[in-house]
Amino acid sequence: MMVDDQIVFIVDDDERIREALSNLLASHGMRAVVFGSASHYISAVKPDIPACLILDVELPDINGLDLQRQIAEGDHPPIVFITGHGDIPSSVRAIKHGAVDFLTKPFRDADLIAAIHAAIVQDREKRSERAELGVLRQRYLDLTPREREVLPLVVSGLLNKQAAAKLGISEVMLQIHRRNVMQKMAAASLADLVRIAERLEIPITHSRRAGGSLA
Amino acid sequence: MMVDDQIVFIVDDDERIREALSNLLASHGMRAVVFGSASHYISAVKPDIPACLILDVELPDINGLDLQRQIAEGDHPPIVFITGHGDIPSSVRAIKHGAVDFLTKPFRDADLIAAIHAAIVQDREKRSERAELGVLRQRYLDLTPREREVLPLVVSGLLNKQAAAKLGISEVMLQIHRRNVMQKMAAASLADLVRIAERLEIPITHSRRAGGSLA
DNA sequence: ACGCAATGCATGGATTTCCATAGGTGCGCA
DNA sequence: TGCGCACCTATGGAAATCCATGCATTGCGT
Repeated sequence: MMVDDQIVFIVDDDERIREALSNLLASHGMRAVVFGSASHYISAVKPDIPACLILDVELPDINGLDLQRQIAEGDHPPIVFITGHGDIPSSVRAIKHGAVDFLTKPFRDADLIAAIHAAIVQDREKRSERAELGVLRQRYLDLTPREREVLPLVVSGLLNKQAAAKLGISEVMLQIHRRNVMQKMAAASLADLVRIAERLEIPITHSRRAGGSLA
Repeated sequence: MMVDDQIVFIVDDDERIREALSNLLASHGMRAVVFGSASHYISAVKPDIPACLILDVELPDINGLDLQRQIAEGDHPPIVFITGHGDIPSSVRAIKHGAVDFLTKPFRDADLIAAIHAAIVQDREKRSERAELGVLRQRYLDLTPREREVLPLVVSGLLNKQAAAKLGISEVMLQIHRRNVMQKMAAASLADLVRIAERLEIPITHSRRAGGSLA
């Protein structure tokens, strides 16, 4: 059976390698899409599902490691490098920058398959994490400017009274903002809101007594 | 000037290498301690300050990579591997397991020095993080069994009333426990306590409406 | 011109939290 | 045996939070 909720991208300039890898993956029930160069990969429209990128280091247009750096900014699938003429500095750099593995040809099929599985598992987790964060960020965008001012004060542990004073508004008004924030952020409790704020990396302004002074 | 609040451990079986590295580090104002084998390094009493371990992969008693795995459990300084006969799989494994760098002889002095600096900076941060966590953990140990039951309920966002019901005690008693927890954990506010609990990885039991349902 | 969203204020009551005081039980250790 | 500690309860008042109702101003887009 062909697993359909995940995919493997293969970027290699050698037609025979592409063919061989395609067959290997197919025999393991995995869907693969091949590209002959980095630019083809970049410009292609890729499905938005858990994936893995098998990347040859030596490509005609862009070096595999450079491609890795280029796509490092945005969201991209974990990379498994393969190479015919690898050197240690390259492998070190690749792994340091997050590559899942760095295999030298010839490699054992089992090693590649294992690396791909690890990569896809990793991508699944990363994507689910991203999705959750995305929801939170979207909710944060729904806040009004004032509410965005209230949030950090509240999660800093200030009393409503103190937070209101900081903003120069009445305590009642702050309570309303606070309540709206809780609702829009879908926080079940203050504790919840604090954890959400943590994930959104909202800075704490000036805790009632700075964050666990550790004294 | 010799920097005295940090140190570099060198483990290499070649006397000349040890000598050369010692001199190199000395010329950069860094204190170094050399060992001729892994077991010597392991059994040595090492100062508890920011450090870096320069580790030869090929050692007479234990393989450098195996040593890395052995000490992976506990706290140990970041490792910079050096080797005369390195291979790619070794380098990949080393970096995957957290090594800062993997240099093949001959390497440029500047590369080693750069790696050492990076390693020590990393160790500094790791140590400071560990120290903070250590303080929190110590405080947690000061809690009584009951207080340790109260903490997760409180940071889950339950009302005192609800938490008290869960424990089958009166609301007043729970308030007292809660208060003691706040004091012992040195939390300035509930928000603070939530963040502290996060760092201690205290599980949330059953939020008033499960943790940001993300619906 | 009108509606709507955002911001603001006030009052009042129900609920919850915070804190202090007073007291009781059981357990371990000097 | 006596002391301390953890644990439990009850009462009562002060402070803070939660919530609803009612209303005013500003600014933006239709």
